[in-house]
Amino acid sequence: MAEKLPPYLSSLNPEQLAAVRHEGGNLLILAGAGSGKTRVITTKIAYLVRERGVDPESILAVTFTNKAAKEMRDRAAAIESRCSRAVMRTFHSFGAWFLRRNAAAAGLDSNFTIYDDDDQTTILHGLLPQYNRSECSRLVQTISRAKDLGLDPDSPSLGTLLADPEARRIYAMYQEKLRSTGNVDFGDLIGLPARLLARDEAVRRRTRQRFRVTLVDEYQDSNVAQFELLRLLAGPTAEPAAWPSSDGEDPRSPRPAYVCVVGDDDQSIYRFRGAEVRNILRFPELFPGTEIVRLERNYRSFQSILDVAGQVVSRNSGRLGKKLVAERLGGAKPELALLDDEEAEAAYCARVCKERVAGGGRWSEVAILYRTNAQSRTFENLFVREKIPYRIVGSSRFYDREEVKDALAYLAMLCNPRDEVAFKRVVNKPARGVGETSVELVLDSAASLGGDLMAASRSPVEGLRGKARSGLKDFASLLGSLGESLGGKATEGDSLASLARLLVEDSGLLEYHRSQDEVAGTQKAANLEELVNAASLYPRSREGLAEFLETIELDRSIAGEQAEAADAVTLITMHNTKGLEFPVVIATGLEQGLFPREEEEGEDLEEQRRLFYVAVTRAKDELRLTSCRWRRLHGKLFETGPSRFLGEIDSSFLRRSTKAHAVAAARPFGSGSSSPGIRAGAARPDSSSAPPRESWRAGIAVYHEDYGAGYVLKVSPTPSSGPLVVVRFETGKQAQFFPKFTTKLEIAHE
DNA sequence: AGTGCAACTCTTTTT
DNA sequence: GAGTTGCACT
Repeated sequence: MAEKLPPYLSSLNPEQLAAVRHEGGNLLILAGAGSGKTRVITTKIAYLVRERGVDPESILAVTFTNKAAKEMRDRAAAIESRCSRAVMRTFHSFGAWFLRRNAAAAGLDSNFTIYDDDDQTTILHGLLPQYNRSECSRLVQTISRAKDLGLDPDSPSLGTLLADPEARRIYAMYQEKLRSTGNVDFGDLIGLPARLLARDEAVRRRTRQRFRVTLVDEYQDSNVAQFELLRLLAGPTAEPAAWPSSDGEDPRSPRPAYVCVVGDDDQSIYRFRGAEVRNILRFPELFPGTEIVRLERNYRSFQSILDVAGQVVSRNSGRLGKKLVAERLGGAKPELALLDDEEAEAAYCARVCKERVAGGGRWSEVAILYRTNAQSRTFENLFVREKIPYRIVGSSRFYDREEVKDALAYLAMLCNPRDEVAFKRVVNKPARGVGETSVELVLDSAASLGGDLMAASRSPVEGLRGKARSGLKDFASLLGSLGESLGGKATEGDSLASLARLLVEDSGLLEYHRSQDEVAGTQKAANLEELVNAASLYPRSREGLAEFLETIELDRSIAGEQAEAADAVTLITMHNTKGLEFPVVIATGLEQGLFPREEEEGEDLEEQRRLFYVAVTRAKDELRLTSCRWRRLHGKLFETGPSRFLGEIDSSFLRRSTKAHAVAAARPFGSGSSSPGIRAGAARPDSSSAPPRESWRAGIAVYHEDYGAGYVLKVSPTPSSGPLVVVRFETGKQAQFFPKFTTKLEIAHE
């Protein structure tokens, strides 16, 4: 007997519906690629609010990316508008939110600064001047991994991670520095809330009373520290939390929250950042009463594509086990193209793109996936020449640029006068004669003022004379006037951009970079303008400034970048494709030594198989794999063998590209042991694998280094100089060349 | 203090 | 091959 369901539920399949309506104990949703995971989680939130009368404010939903959090918010609110009152954030953004609301209990000011890797390195470098910056950067990495594992400097098990007892001392020093200045790093955004919850009964009770339902998306990418935080948020569980609570569990505290985690153990690809697959593998054991719902129906890809993905990932041990079944049966066999080198690979991809468009498709339907960012260049070079529109997806690093960080440091000082990293960064930028020695004096002076560096800069610092003294005064008055502008009455339509503009102009940063740009050919001034522009989205107020800074600290994607409207081919790393889908996917560089890397084995190799699985399952209609015989790495040419992953796929599941080079296609491949890895220094044979001789004839497309793209109008033979080629360029220019004597003119491939 | 050149190091990187 | 870092020079 079919029950009457509202439309937003009736379109779900039975497993999805079960996951949405499940209640009682905890729930683990094992959601295969393309199984409608986001739909289930957002529908579940809406269902709880609408059908089960759950107060949206008592729902906490955490994700790993800002983009995912935004999508979750939008989609849940689209079903049920009240959902927008639920707390839907990334893990880190939730941590920051929680700490600012419980700042006093956590021993922080509510306006604390969140330091990124670069800032962390600066802190450590300040503490350990005998180490150079890159050594400090390595140490910071290790400290961050320790934090991912939820380990304090005094945790007994820290020794396994930090063999050197000195490292433990450094970690402790670093941590002490953060605490004494009242600021945090990314790891603290997870660790400090967990410790606070473990230690403070009142905070714990309040928090647990508020959040009755906790959902975690992409749970397979959580680390140990995040797992501990989740456990402390949810309430009593199988094992005691890692940190001793002062008073044990209060029997009067509310019953544990309902915890629902969603993930796919086969898509765990961030181990190198501390993600712990075992969190998902052991979830049922650690959250007692857990039920598991498997979403194994794939709505995205043809079965032929899933077969390839499944064959590789099924070689992994330690999986929860899940068989993905395509709703879309059939589909063409994925194509494997064995090519000579990167140029041939790029040309192959260009051809696929053009054929798609020629067949009525759009550029944006094709995605080219690679293992490392460096691989994008060959594609870019060719696509520019061939006029194939493309976009590169990845972090823009805009907010990592020196000039942008400088401007932001001024703003950070306004928001938090105890931000030592920001102070050191800009107190003498542009140069004001405040050198290292003077900075130390100011820091000492600030120590007696509760760490207030603004106050210390204003008051006369003992021992400072002459230029250092007047320079510091200038710095203080600049910040003072900026602060006044911030505190002053904002007029209608006035945004934070006016403050940012005042800053870049009055500090002299803009002028300095304008002149530098002319000499160095950089565009730093433009970047500062861009920053001013980004600030225009926020109101000119203390709150607006704080929000602007936190958004940048937690979300490095550039505002407005989400414009995906343009019709362009996507160039993207395999890691970055998680959660995305494309009609056509070309997974490139399937070579032993590159993907996987030569030395990878065990857990690392399994993670690479999962990455392959992620990459391949992005494809909806068409999947292509490429493998090159020659690969340039770090500027050197290597002869490679096909990826062992190709050998793990039954050859009947793939079709060889007929257009791939005959010699390359003839080379054998099989299981990893027999296939050669990258061999350095092998000489390139000239006859067998060199591209065929190019021929000049009228009508073909050409590219000239100086004049750009064009086509050949006419070719006339000459007795001794080879052909004379007359070219018409797109600029309208017409010129003739002897290809024999110039390298600037070449045939545009395909 | 600011610039210039040689040496080094390279995966992935949601936060 | 390219970007960054560190040291040395002025």
